[in-house]
Amino acid sequence: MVSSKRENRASGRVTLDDVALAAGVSRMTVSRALRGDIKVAQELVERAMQAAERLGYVPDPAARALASSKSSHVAILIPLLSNQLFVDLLEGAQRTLLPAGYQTLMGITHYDGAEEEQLLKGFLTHRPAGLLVTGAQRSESTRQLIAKSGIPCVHLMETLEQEGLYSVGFSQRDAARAMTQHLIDTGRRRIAFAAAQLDPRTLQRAQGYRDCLEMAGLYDATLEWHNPAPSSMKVGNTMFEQILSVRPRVDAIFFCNDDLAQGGLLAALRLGIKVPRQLAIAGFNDLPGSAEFLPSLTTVRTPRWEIGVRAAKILLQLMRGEPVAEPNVDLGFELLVRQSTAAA
Amino acid sequence: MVSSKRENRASGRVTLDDVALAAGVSRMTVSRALRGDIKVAQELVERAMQAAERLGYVPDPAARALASSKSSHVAILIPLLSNQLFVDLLEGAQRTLLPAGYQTLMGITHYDGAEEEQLLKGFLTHRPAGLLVTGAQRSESTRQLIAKSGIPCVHLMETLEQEGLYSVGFSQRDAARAMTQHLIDTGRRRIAFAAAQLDPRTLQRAQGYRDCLEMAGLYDATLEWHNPAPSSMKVGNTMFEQILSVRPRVDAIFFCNDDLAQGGLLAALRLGIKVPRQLAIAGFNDLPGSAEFLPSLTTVRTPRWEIGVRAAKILLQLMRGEPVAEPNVDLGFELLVRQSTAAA
DNA sequence: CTGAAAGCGCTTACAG
DNA sequence: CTGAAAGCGCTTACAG
Repeated sequence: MVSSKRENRASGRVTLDDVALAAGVSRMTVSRALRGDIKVAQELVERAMQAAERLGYVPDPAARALASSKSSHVAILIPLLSNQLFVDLLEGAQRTLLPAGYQTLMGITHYDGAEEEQLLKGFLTHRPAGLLVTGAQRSESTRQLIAKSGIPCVHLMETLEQEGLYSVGFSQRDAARAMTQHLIDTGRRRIAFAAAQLDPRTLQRAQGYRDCLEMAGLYDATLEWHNPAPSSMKVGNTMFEQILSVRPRVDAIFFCNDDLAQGGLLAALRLGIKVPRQLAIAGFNDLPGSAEFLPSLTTVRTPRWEIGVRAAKILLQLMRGEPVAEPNVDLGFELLVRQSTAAA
Repeated sequence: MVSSKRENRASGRVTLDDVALAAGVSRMTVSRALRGDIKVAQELVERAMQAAERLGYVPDPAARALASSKSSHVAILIPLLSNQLFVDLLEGAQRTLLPAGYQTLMGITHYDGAEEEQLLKGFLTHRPAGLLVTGAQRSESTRQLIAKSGIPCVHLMETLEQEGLYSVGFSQRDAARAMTQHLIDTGRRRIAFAAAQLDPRTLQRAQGYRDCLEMAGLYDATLEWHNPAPSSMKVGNTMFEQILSVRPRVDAIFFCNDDLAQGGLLAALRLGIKVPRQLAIAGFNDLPGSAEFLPSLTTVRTPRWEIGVRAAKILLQLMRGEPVAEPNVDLGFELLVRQSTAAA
């Protein structure tokens, strides 16, 4: 018999004991029934669920976390929220995790390894059930922190090969290669690469650009422009002007992100440089506005929303201890050819 | 004497008992000392803190939440993350709350009252210590949910008058009025208003636009365009073309958000309409890119980052039970006059 | 000011 | 398959 105490510290909440009393079974049976534990008689499961429903029982996450050493939180670490890319990633993940009963704890690293580690440490005290992190590059100590925690972790945005790691992304390098090839195919020869932020994925794109031009015998290291500032229309605007002033005969600029490219298009407009006639401009990520720009911007559509969803699904399997069929998922990309790279 | 048990269920974590043992005091004294409770002898506070530091003690949020009926979470409800506005709001709040030991739980409502209520209910099961919500407009049941929870709550983005409510924002209406007046002052007479999303704050801006034009005897209801679609460059592009085709003699368009206005500028470019000569264009919020546009976009700088910070500070006071000097804070706005509205 | 006891609402680990 | 006991790591409420 379960006593229904209502003493001074009771929170007024409907508890497992209340449900057990109403269902005429033990607290443990209700606990197991509600979590879908297999070893409960069908009849008792129904009685428990009905009683829970009737009383409006909602499990207490804190009590559950304390008892099981595992919270209903999933921590997600992303560099920024000012790039729509990561907003989509987050939305996709959240939309998948929330219905499964997991709350998202979001940490913004600002592309800073130390900040990432700090955030991670804070999250770990909450004993999250799962971890979602951006990319694979991080300090050894951060890597250890993740590994030693034993908490399931899925890497976002890149495709990894390493045994025992999980990832969902696409090949940044291949995508950049495809774009560069497109520029060559449409007759461009002096193709510049303009990168900002210089995070690992940007550098992978730079590598793809290089690969492709070297293969074609067109690579010229002086056409590669790297700016450590955060990516923005403003920086793209500046870089365009800079590149053109130093290398006026460039006939294409491949910006590593659409906001840079949009800034570049505005600079071209301002300087009276005809795009695509005199110069082709390409971007990356297909951000809002790129289809409406003048000229419309050729870019690479990246499946970041889908990455968030798929990574969350894999994480759900890991958190439930289910086997994961495909630990490293490549979701590909799509070249979107628009006006800004039409053949000259 | 406290026993230091290490049985089968121990999590391996350093607990309050470990610290108490090391410091030679009771668990309660350590608990009080670490939380900065006043009624502890200075010497014991120091011993407790040193022991905690030495052992690397980190409080368990779940245990704390369970015992105190109050978690270390702050729930923040915002409409979208695809508008930089809300990203800034969130960043400001998070940057203030995190160092104070609070984790943010973010919910995206998509401007949907039912979704907001659903999210709120989910958050409430976590017994958050505080609540941050966007605007004041919501269903009676949602309002009740907040009130009955007894959890401190601060409203973002608007200035409220109501007794007992807390808010940080600015007058959307005054800001729109100021922009409209600027357009009148620079010689415009047939001033259109183009709104999307139609959320409460957008409608407040519409009201400010109306006020100002009526006062000037220039109001023409057929120049007010409302589109329920989410705000985007694409929608702005379309609305511009629409307005111009129906009312070709319009001499200014005030878009309720910068992304719309940027889309409008691109449409003008495409249609060969000279801005600001033939038509002035104004936006709202000073989003990334507006200063770089061609022509650069006249807009209203809104202090959303500061709103996030200030609201979080007020919430911290409320959560600590401290008095709040100014429950309703108006952080103002700034008219940014740029090229797109230069006198014709 | 300090501490022993009890309790927060669950789950683990064990018996049956 | 079911349940009584113990415990997760804290804080509340009460004594002293």
